[in-house]
Amino acid sequence: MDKNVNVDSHAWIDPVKLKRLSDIRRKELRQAAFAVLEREGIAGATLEKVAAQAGASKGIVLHYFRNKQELFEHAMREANAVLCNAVVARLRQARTPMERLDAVIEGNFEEHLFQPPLCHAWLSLCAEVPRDEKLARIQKVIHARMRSNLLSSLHGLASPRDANDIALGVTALIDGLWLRLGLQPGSVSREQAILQVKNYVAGQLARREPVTVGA
Amino acid sequence: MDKNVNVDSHAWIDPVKLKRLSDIRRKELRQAAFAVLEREGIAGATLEKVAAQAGASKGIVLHYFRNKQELFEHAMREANAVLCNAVVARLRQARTPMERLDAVIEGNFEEHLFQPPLCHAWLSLCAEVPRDEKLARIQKVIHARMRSNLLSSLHGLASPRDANDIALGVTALIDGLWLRLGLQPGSVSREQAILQVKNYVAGQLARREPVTVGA
DNA sequence: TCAACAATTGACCAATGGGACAATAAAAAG
DNA sequence: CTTTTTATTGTCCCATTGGTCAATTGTTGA
Repeated sequence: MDKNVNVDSHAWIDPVKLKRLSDIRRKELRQAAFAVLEREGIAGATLEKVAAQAGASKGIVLHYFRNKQELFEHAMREANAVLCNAVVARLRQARTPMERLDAVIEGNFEEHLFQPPLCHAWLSLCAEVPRDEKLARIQKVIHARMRSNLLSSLHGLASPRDANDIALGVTALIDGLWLRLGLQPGSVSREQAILQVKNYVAGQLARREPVTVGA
Repeated sequence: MDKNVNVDSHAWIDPVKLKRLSDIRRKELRQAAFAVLEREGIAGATLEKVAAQAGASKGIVLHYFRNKQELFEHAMREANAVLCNAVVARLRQARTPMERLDAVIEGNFEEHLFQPPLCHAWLSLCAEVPRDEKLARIQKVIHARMRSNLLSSLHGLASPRDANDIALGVTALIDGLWLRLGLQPGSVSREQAILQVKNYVAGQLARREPVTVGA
């Protein structure tokens, strides 16, 4: 457990919350699992590889997680938390509804997150959602929060009916742009992606509000 | 090979092109592979299951396909062909650029195709793209054609620069809506999806063309 | 210092995987 | 009716996998 330990740039360890050694190990293993997922995909992700990635033995993995499924479920939660934090951080600095909207959008394409490997792992996890109840629930929660964030901003900018539609469009568009990144790395830049979504929002807001007050 | 033969609704067999028995077998196996993918995902898709699905023995699968990889690469081609045909069929009946645009959009959400199982299989395949050169190429071709179809329609409706942007947006939005369907079946209806994309296009076209001629 | 406990390992196991192959059945060709 | 391909099966092999477990090695607190 020396040189093989994977330390993502966003893998800072809060010395306060991680009192227990076991918690540290668990976090290490979750991250190792995710790293393996990035490289090998769900089909190639084996307990042994995860152990190796964490610089430990296979036994230890099953000591901290009941089984493979549970391990990867926690890996998904971990990854989601990171993504979510990026959005929340930006959200805290936003004042107007429009700023909050941009916060969500830009947070979803954070420089160090909007990267092919992360996307590949994410894709693999998503591909298993239909066969893993827990993964499905996590996914559902993630989407619900995203949606909620969007709606709270949009309610100040459009009718509830329109806000709903636009929120769906934004989430779909974001997911679609991530997918593009995963399928053809380099085909979408962070800036392009952000612009796309912002343009979409602008287009929809203009289209749906039939001249509210006029300039 | 009697009752277990899977015959998708879209699995019509052209008696002209499929002279050779081997071609029939290959097509059966490709479709069986895809069916297994729908149920089990890439991680659970095994040669034995594919064989069972086709009502044959494992040996026969490897008789027609060099190895597992090749089998699933052909499965992806097959699925793509189906999707593509749906679009092409509609495209043939379209006259104006706008009609062509709608053809692409509606073709991508064809009733009997826009279904969770198909999406799940598709997702599993996409998740493997980063580790399979061939899959990546197929994926690239698919996207290129889609893009080309969109651009040929859009060139009559927007500047080349804008057309590019809009084409990217449309593909991403379509993919994103499919993803939603896969992650939360029932959360997006075919009609909703189509409306979303059409609204997007309308919003963008209105936004980008600063009053070309005026009504 | 020593007992209690947590962490960690490595050996082990049964099941399953992909793939090779020889043997057999079925067709086609002559 | 042979001969020659082609289709198909079942068996065998070996590597791998998820998971269990007993044994070992720290750690810690009394």
